[in-house]
Amino acid sequence: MHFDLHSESSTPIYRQIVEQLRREIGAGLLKPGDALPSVRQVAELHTINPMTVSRAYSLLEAEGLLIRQRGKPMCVAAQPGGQDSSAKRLQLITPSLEQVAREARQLNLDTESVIAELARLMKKDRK
Amino acid sequence: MHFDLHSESSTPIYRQIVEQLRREIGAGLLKPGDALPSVRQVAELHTINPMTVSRAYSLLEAEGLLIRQRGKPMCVAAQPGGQDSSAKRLQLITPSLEQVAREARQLNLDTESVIAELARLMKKDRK
DNA sequence: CCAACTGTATTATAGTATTGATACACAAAT
DNA sequence: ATTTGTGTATCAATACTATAATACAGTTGG
Repeated sequence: MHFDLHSESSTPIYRQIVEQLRREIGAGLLKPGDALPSVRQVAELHTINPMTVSRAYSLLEAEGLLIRQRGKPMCVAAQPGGQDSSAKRLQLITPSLEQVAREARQLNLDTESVIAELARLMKKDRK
Repeated sequence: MHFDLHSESSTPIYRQIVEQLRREIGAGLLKPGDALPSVRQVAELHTINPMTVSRAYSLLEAEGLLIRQRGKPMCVAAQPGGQDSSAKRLQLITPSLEQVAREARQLNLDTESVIAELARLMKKDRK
């Protein structure tokens, strides 16, 4: 279990965890019943404080995406409507796409270049 | 004068202003000598504090992108190398594109859908 | 039972970030 | 000289983020 964390980012660590898990659960990459890594494991791996991880987990538990079982690891809750549809997942990425569109306009960049660059980055990512 | 501000965003207002101006100046949409709207105008329009705008302006002045003239409005500084090249502007949007690529992977979205949606948003934006 | 493992509540601390209210210095125009 | 327009220095008030050190309640496996 990875967690793509960047401590130099302006978005706080706990929120990076929250958002990442929200996406992976919504997409079905994490399935109901899957156990999450323990807060201490994550904390040690990324040299952050266990409570920071716990905070992220708690928020997701309040959201209904995770289930807390005393003494046992957190696990993914059964999703009410099953996996999100492709359309719904596309909605989740829309804010970031709108951000890109805004920046492109402000940078006076044409659609083609931006799309070409995005395709390049996504292809590189698949490896 | 526009300023696309979102007070509900997690990125602070002053940074939204800074980044937006950086892009528009780099792209040449704002040319050397162009005057900026006064801090009070911007503040009133968006119902924020004038100091928030001033902070953004000051940062850009320290960066050399703006010039301060006492009693007169801030204006865009002459850019050392003229407008940024298209390649350079593409670099400026890369972090946001990488963010999109990350999210797409975590959402298990295929490249085509993401690109199609981005194209749609950018087309809508041009109006 | 015991040891090792889960998550969490608590309290404290530190640092940083963000925004705001107020008063001030300066320029330009009348 | 006065008014109106710049930007901003200063100080204050929060809010946020992360860390630390404990202690506790529960499960699991030997």
